[in-house]
Amino acid sequence: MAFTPSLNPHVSTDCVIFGFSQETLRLLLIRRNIPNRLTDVNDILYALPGDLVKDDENLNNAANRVLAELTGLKGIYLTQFQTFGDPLRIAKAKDRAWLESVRQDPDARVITVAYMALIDSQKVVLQPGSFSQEAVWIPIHEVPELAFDHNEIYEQALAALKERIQLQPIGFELLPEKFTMGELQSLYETILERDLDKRNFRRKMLNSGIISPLAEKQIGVSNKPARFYIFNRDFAQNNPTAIYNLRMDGSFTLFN
Amino acid sequence: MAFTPSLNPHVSTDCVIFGFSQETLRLLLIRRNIPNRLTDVNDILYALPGDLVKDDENLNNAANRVLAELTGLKGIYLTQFQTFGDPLRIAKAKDRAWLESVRQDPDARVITVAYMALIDSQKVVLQPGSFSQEAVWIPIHEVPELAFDHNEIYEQALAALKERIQLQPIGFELLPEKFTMGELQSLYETILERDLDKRNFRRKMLNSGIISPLAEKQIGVSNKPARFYIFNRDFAQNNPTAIYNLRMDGSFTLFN
DNA sequence: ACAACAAGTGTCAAACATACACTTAATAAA
DNA sequence: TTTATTAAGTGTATGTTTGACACTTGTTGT
Repeated sequence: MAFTPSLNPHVSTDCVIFGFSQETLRLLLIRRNIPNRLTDVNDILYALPGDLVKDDENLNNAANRVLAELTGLKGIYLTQFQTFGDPLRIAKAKDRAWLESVRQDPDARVITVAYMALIDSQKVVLQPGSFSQEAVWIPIHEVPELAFDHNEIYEQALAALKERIQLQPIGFELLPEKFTMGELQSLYETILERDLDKRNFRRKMLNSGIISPLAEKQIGVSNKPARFYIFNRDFAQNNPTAIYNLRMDGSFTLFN
Repeated sequence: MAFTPSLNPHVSTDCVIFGFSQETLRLLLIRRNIPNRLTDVNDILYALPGDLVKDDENLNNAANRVLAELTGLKGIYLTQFQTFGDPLRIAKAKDRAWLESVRQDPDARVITVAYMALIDSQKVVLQPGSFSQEAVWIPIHEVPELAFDHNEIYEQALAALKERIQLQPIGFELLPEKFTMGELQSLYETILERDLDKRNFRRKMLNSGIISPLAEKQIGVSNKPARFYIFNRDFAQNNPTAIYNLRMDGSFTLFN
């Protein structure tokens, strides 16, 4: 062969994008219309946002591009968590129908480098992107059947999130700049799927030094207004290899 | 194009294989002779063991194959930890010389799925494999310049090992079936690069339930003979999502 | 016999985790 | 304007874990 073969049809990134709103952890998915030759009515299939990696593009950039095209946001928390490469991962009939409608090489084997993104969903204004029909936030307990092996990828991402939120100060990425202690606790309770003690949670969070109180408080709420806090990003960056310890009911203890 | 392009030249696995002997953490590397047209004397370059993923092979199998070809061992602790895909990762001159001598498509871009293996180095009888000139155990503080981006991959693997050994009961994979408390402590001290208190270490390890004492003791040592212990593999498997907590001087505390 | 060596053992003080209930400040309803 | 509703905010006592610390034991070699 005299030509250099292209990486392009073989490596993709998929982004598992988590958001948190109304006490619910949500996943940002795209809806696809799948041509169905039998019924003439399009099937609908949800999928993780993703794209093939371009020939001159590195993996992180590809994932950031997918995220930016979909949400318009840059500088989002985005971390590679696992690569999926089963030879049969794109072999289901529905998936093939869709691939044939959009890919030059629908039969090429594709491995995918999966990323997990954590995003303040208030910041997102969904952009109808070139490769998506429509993007939607779906509560994680209502995630339907997804394309390819995307259900497995999402489940692995959720497991990784549960583990990491107990070890690293990443929960804040899902909240607005300013948040109340109640919002923060509710986030942890939602992700960990268990109740936490209010007083112990507050004590641990504050002792950890990872958040700072503001003077500002809620206004217009029909109960005692809650104080706002901010994530102490500098503190986290100055302790980059630190491991945190969120145990039963509490917040962070900095390990050595 | 009427043909289906092949994954084969584009995706590889590389294995960062750790072993522990003589109080030293070691890396299993392969030596390559690189043809040097200027001097006629071959250059020597060390590299992580790895290979291209075959068209019908999944990623874990590819990594296990590389490991088995090199060491003759199966069922080894082997875990995917990160994927590296910079477009220029194989572009160094020395690397290209070697690729040209062994690859059909030396110019094809390659991304690599990196695995970390932990191995009882006493079990290994190194097999002169088809793709390696020679395999050698190199103490981690003497790791030379490696091929491609393998230095970076190794450093990431070491960082992952340091982190994981404090959270999961994986240190035992580096020791023989039966080991003494001193050997176990020395392993932790080596990986964490700090001294641990003997009494506290012993207390934590025993309280955790992750190891069990045997009746058997050392023989032929010119000091008080140490008791042997075994890793309680069942216990670990029955608590698969548990997070362990190895802190300053000690061993494991099981989280909820 | 005794020297050398690593194994093996216990306690106390400080830090941390857990469990638990009432008061406060705002709006909404009566 | 009083009262109800709601979520925020606060302290303590008990049990557990951590961390610091030094001497005795059992084996081989001299």
